[in-house]
This record gives sequence, structure tokens and C-alpha cells, in this order.
Amino acid sequence: MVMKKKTIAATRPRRAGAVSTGVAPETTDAASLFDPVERSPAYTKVSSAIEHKILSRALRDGDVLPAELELAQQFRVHRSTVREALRQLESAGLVARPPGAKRMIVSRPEAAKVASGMRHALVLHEVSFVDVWEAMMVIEPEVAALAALRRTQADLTALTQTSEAFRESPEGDPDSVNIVATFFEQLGAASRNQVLVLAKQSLTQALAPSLARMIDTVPQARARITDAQRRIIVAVRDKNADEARKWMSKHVRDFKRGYEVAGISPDTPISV
Amino acid sequence: MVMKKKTIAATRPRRAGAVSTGVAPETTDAASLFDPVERSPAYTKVSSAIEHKILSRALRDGDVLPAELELAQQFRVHRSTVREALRQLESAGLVARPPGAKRMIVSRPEAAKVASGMRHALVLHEVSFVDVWEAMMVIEPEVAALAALRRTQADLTALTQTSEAFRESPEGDPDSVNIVATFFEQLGAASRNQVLVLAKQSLTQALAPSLARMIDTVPQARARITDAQRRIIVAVRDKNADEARKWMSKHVRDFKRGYEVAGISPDTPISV
DNA sequence: ATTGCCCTATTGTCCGACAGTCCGTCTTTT
DNA sequence: AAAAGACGGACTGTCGGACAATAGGGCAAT
Repeated sequence: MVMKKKTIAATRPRRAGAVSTGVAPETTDAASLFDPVERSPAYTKVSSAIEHKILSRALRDGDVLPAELELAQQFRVHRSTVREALRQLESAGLVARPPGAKRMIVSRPEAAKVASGMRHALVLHEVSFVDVWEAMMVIEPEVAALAALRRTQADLTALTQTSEAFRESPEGDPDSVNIVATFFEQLGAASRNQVLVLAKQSLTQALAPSLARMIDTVPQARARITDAQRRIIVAVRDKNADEARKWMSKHVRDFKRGYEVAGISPDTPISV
Repeated sequence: MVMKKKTIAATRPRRAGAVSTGVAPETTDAASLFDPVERSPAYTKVSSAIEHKILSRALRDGDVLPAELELAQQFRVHRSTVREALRQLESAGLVARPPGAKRMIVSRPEAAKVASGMRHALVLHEVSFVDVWEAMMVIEPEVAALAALRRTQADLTALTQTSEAFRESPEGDPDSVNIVATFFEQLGAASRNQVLVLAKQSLTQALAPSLARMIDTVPQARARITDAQRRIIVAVRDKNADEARKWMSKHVRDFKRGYEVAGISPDTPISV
């Protein structure tokens, strides 16, 4: 019996979401009687078993994982299989090996790891510069505002030092971009919101390479960045959220202006 | 010879950033003559080699990867080693196997994959509900505003259908939360900004479980959500960015109110 | 056009092995 | 007694090889 594909125009919202959200194909085409039988390889089963234990906190950050052989015996699989599972977890950042240690330890994914995963996605989806910039325009000013409200004295001195380091960094120093990134990062830290920090970080990461080109191309860029940083620091010092937001907004907006001046099209996809 | 650790108080800004950014320890303690010799296992080398080819677009989305044995011969390593490398890439979402296919194909990390990685990080860092909520307060209203400006007719009908589906979903339906999430997702899609979509998704994912509890606990929650969705849709229909922003802001704010009414502390860490 | 059958390429899993190395312990040297 | 070696056990990293299961292609029979 042949099934006609009735192209029913989405009478129910797709759970799966529109944007390549990557959940299983879900050919739940109104009249599909059977679900595809789940046939996952052993290494996935093992890795999800461990992952589950970690996420449910049965295994906690810092705990040492049993040796590969022991895991193999417990799961009744071969050591190679366990190793493949471990590689998955390792790449997800759920387990890690402290440099020069033998056993694996349970760990939480570092911000940098998550951010770089997100950056990969952005690069491969050929996200354009404006998209990243737009996201920064949304996030960064609010982060600055939060930072103004919550900063400690330590945050303030850190920001000041970073800003000084930027001012002193010689023309054409390839490190300048890192310093700018550090400034953003410290502001994020001062906002005391891990979630925003995580989201921010991939943005700056993604922007960094082209930002480097921009700074070296546009003559007035350095001066403008210095100025913006100073104003932001003042606002943060005075715990003036509105000012902080305003100047960060200007600051980020300047980036786009810089790109335009440098003749970089806003639609160029970001790259590695 | 023993070195005294001179606690130089950060004369230069740390490149590595303050928030557990997870870059190597960097014991560049002023006078360290040698860098630690890099000793990375072969499976990492293999996986980074492939990763590099993918990120540099030498291998493109959809290309089939050479067979494991062939890779093993090219890299001059054992097949097991190649497999471990593949597991890393697989878990990063850079390669994947279409269901029921033999060879691996190069793929770009799906939004859902990245988001779930981020969610894991949030859970394990014991990020509190307010932190996530705060991030939503920053992002969602702006996304709604963008969506209002850029929505197509298709976006509009999709949103409307989702909203209807929610209104019709029976009290206590465990699917209700998914529908709410879908609404957010479709709004993200309408904003035409992949970056924000990516950032958003992990937030809704992280919030979903507790949101489910909240909806079922607070009697007036369903009505308020329905109302907010309707207003947002109207604003988006009229391409009224300010209204969209305003109502989304209220909508998200309501979540927090709901939590308070439900007696859930805002500091409870989000869970799986 | 569908079904059945064979063949090959390739994956998933296993077995077993061995060198390298981290670590604690025990012994020697200063 | 403190420092420096020597030793053995516990694991990991990597390898060689093996075998069942299956996706995919081709070809014949319906």
C-alpha cells in the first residue's frame, strides 16, 4: 500500500522549530503508524549514561571517573567502546584530564569551550558580520548597565588597567584586539550574570579576527575606542546604568562605522 | 632552585579572562624559560586536522568523509584512533551520520546541538533562574522588536497557529511548554538573526522544565500567556516594533511573577 | 515497478598486546 | 633526616587483527 504524502500545511506547530534546529527528522506526517526504531550504537549509550549521571549531579565536578577498564566491565563493553564514549564527553567538556594526570575527572564545560562551539556554528552557518553586530547591540549595552549597578571595586580597577593597557599598546600591536576583548569580558564579569557572559563571549570571539583588521585600517579607531572605554568606565564607576548603556551603545555602534570606513561589507560572513 | 611566587598584582590584563575561561594554566611566571612541551594524543591531532579542514571550508557541509580505514591510512594511525577522533567531531556536531547511512558526512552544528551544549554548561554551573531570566529580559524584547520589523506573512501565520495551539491545549498538557517554546522560536526565526536565535534557544531550553511546573501551579498563568501572545502577535502584525518590545517585556516579566506566585525561589539553580 | 539475491565496502564491536608514564613505596645516598 | 634513585602497579595511548551486521549497487526473476 502506497501512502500519498498529503501536504497538510502545518496544522500544528512544529515542535522542531524552523531554523535548522536539528532534532530528528520527525516524519510524523499525520499518518505514520510507526516510529523509527531507535538503533543507537553502544558508544552513544555509554556516553549518554555517563552524561546523565553528570547532569543529574550523581557525578560531581572534580570527581574522578573510574578507569576505562572498570567502566568497560560495568557496561559490559570493550574498552575501545568506552574510549569512544569518553571522547564524546571530552569534546563536550563534561569530562577532562588535568594536564599530566592519568584519570579523567568530571568537569563542567568551560565558558571558552561553549563559546568556541558556538563560534564554529556561526562560522559554518556563514553568519554575516551585521548579525553578530546586531546581537552585540542587543546584549552589550544591557550588560554594561548591569555592570554599572553591580560592579565591585576590584572590577573597576581591572577595567581601568585594561583600558590603560589598550591606550599604551603600540600601533599595529596584534594584541590590541585581545585587550579590547578583555575589556568586554571584564565588563561581563562585573555584570555578575554567567548566562550573558557565556553568550557574549562567542560574539567577541567571532568578531575578533575582523576587528583586528579594522583597527589597523581605520586611523581614528584607536582613539574612539579609548574614548568610549573611558566614558564607560566613568559611568560604571558612578554606578550610572543609563550612561553606561548609552556609551556602550555608542561604542558598539562605532564598530560598524569602523567597518564601513574600512570598506568591509557588513554582509561578509565571519571567518576563523 | 626554587622560585618564589612573586604575587605581582596583574600589571597587565589577563588575556584569559576572569570567568573560568579554561585556557591552559599559562604558568608564564615572569621568568619561565621553557614552555611546557605540548604532548597531545594522536586522536586530538587527527580531530583537529579534520576540524580545521571543515572550518576552513576545504570540507563543506554535505561532503562525505573518507572511510575510517582510508583516514587511518592517510594519517598513519590505527583505525581506533581515527574513530576516537570522529567521536569528538561527532559530538561537536561537525560531522554527522544521516539516519541509516554508512559514511559520515560533514555538517554544520545544528542550533539545537549548540543550545544543548550551552544548557549543559548553565546547569552544571548552577546558574540560577534569575540569571537566565535576566538574560531573557535582555534578549527577547529586542528579538520581538526585530521580528516586528522583518516578519513575513508566513511568520505571522505560524505564530498565530502556535498561539491557537496553546490556547487549545488542555489544562495540564505536558506539551504546553513546548508550544510556548515554539512561539519563542518562531519569533526568533522571524527576527532573521541566526545569532540571537542561537543564544535564545538555550535560554528557553534551560527554562522549560521549571516553566512546566510553574504553568501547572499558577492558575492564571495560562490566561496571561495567551493574552501576551495575542498582543505580541498584533504588534508584530502591525510591524510595530515598540509595542512588540513592550509586550514581550511584560510577557517575560510575567514569568518571574509566576515563579514568585508558585513559591519558587529565584535563586534555585536550573536543572535538567 | 517491485521483490529477491548476491557481493562489496564499511561500520560497530571485540580480543589481545605493549610501550609510556604517573604514583606511591622502598632503598640508597648525602 | 632530607634528597635522590630504583621498583612495581595501575592506567592510558596506540596498535594489529578479527568478525558480524548492514548499506548500497547491480542483476535477475516476477
